[in-house]
Amino acid sequence: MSGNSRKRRGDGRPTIAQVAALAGVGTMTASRALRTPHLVSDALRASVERAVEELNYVPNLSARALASKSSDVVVVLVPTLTQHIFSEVVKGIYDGLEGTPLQVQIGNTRYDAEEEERLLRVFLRQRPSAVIVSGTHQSKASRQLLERAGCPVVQIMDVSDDPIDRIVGYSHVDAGYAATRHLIEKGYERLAFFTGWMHQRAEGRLRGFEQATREAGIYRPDLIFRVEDRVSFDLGSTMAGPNRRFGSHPFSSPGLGRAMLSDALDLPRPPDAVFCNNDILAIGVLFEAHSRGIAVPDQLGICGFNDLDLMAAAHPSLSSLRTLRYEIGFESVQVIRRALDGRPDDQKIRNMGFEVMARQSTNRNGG
Amino acid sequence: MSGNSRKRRGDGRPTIAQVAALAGVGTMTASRALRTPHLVSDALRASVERAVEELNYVPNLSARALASKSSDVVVVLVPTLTQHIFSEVVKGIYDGLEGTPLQVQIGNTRYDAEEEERLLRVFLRQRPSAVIVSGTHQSKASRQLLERAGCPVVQIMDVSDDPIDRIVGYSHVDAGYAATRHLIEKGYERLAFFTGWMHQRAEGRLRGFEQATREAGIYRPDLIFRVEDRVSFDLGSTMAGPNRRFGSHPFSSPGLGRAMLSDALDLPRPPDAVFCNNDILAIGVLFEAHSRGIAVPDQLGICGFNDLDLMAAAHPSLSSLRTLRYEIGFESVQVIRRALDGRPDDQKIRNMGFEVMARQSTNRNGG
DNA sequence: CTGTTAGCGCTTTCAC
DNA sequence: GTGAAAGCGCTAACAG
Repeated sequence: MSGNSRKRRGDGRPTIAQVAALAGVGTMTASRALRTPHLVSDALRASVERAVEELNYVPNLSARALASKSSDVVVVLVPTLTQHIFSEVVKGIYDGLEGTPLQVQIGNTRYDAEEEERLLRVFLRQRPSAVIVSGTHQSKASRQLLERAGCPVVQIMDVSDDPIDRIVGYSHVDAGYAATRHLIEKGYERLAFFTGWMHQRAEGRLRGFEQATREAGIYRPDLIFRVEDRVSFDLGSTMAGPNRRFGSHPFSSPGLGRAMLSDALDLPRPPDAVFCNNDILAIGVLFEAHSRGIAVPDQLGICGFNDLDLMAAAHPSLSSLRTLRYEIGFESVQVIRRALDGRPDDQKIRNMGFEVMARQSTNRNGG
Repeated sequence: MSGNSRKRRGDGRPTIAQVAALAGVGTMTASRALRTPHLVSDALRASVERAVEELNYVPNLSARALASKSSDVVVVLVPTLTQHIFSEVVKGIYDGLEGTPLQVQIGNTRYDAEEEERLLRVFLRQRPSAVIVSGTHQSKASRQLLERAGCPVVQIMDVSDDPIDRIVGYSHVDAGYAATRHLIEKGYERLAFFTGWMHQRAEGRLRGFEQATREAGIYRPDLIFRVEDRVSFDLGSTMAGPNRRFGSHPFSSPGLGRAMLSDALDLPRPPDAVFCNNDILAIGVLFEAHSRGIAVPDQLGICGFNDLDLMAAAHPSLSSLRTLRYEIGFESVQVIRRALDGRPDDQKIRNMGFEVMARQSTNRNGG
């Protein structure tokens, strides 16, 4: 019986028109009372609020976005969700956005440029207010999509002299170089490099390692261990592509660290120090050393990368290169907010740097 | 000069009407060609696709959602983003959603019921297609919001006989009980319980521990170590509320595990085994034992909770209670998809269970 | 299989 | 400070 025309009907939920009617004001006033309360007289605002309460009114964001052409969505594309590194970045982003109306929307590219492109196409349909992507090696098409996105774009976790828009990150080559220098300065001479799956940024660290060892005249290609070379290591289901399904990544498994050290020690001239491309590998190396009774740092130096909490708490404590993941996430959002507010940015490129955390595991002569 | 009326203008981006015009078809045909290609003749579909290409058309999701009253958004509320446990859950959710048009939107409640309520209010404005919340202890208001959400709701990571809608999780009491039984069966008699910040589910585990130790007649309240009792432990910036800012959580810091073991060993009757409410604490305990030359498992048994990869790779390998985080995320999405497809669900409550992973750290008599 | 029409619920525009 | 009217871009509901 209820106006059963064949015309379309809403979903039955109260609209702002109903709120306005109940409050005895125009819809426009109701809308303003909700979005810009200070532009509305106290009395009207109060009655609108009462009506909202009574009807249990929930504004419809789609309608708002359509009418206002602004979505308040910040799209964030990360290569993995299960690595601590990126969850810290994401946390920095959320924290940086606190108090703004901006909503985060996360996509997982799985270290795959094509997937990134696909996700971009999907996410850009929302007409986001900003986009954050990881790394600087987007595909040509992705780059073009981002350039046309019509919103601020921030590339994070790396630096480049050719940003799409803005960049917040650090130099992986420099970081790899610094960590390696640290080992060299501590007196180690047979440096190994352990790495899992090599993505663009991991490659950068290796380049830094190679540069430092070459300069010191101690470069040993036979001491570079990549997961790809280790057919013997059972990655199990984790091998179904990077970052799929259960378990950890092929590039950050503690078991891989153990296996690699085991391999390295079989060499005629085994390493006296290992630079692990991530901390989890380093923990694995430490456990393997423990199990073999190898003294760390005297017989073997260990340095990780990223400096998870675990490193400082290990026994012996593990040296690492601290990267500023949370801060990068947080800062990238500040960059976006500035851009959205129309405040000019002095610099398009923010190099957040890093820090060598020297601990017991590389302190050969100390205690 | 360009039609500069004072009427509203779009944002300049091509609309489906322009695509249709260029393709020489009606807008409806263009719309169908994009959403349901099989319902459109090949020729028209091709010309629409060409027009899309040429204009660089990107559909506007707000308009679509408004017109179709369906947002394709799945809202996911988790208590923390930086704990491995939850990033694995989230990964399961993303993987389970693969191939559907559904988009994930994550909110971080910070283990705070009020924040959860606030986030719900905001997220529900999107008229989500489904909502996933963590735990079963929502506030009254949150519960009401969810009941009125008009979409499937899944509570995850716990079970309850009074679900809002559906539940996918496991019993924390049972899990705590099982882990404790394992220690008892291995012959340990002075069982300690180490825990960081206690949230609802962590409490459940403690109840299981208490029940098992009571039944065995070995309950020792002095061996229950909570982070709250340890004023001495410097949580630093992590104490600014759970899950804020830099660093790890007060409930999952390896340093905390070390400090707690240190405390416990000062007791006149120190524990001979420790059940850690999370794996990171357990790793810390292991390192502290190492540094003191305490033999694990002979002098000290260690059991963690969740079974991160690290546990199996440690030396000695660490026992833990394996929980199915990824699977819970994945399954919760299957539940949602079923509900959205109108397929009836045989059971509202899915108990995913857990598994005791017995390893060296609790194998007192073995090797 | 294709097209026309009438909204979806909100906000911009502009006049009061 | 307030409100009426006119869309925003798309799709449900028809009819052909």
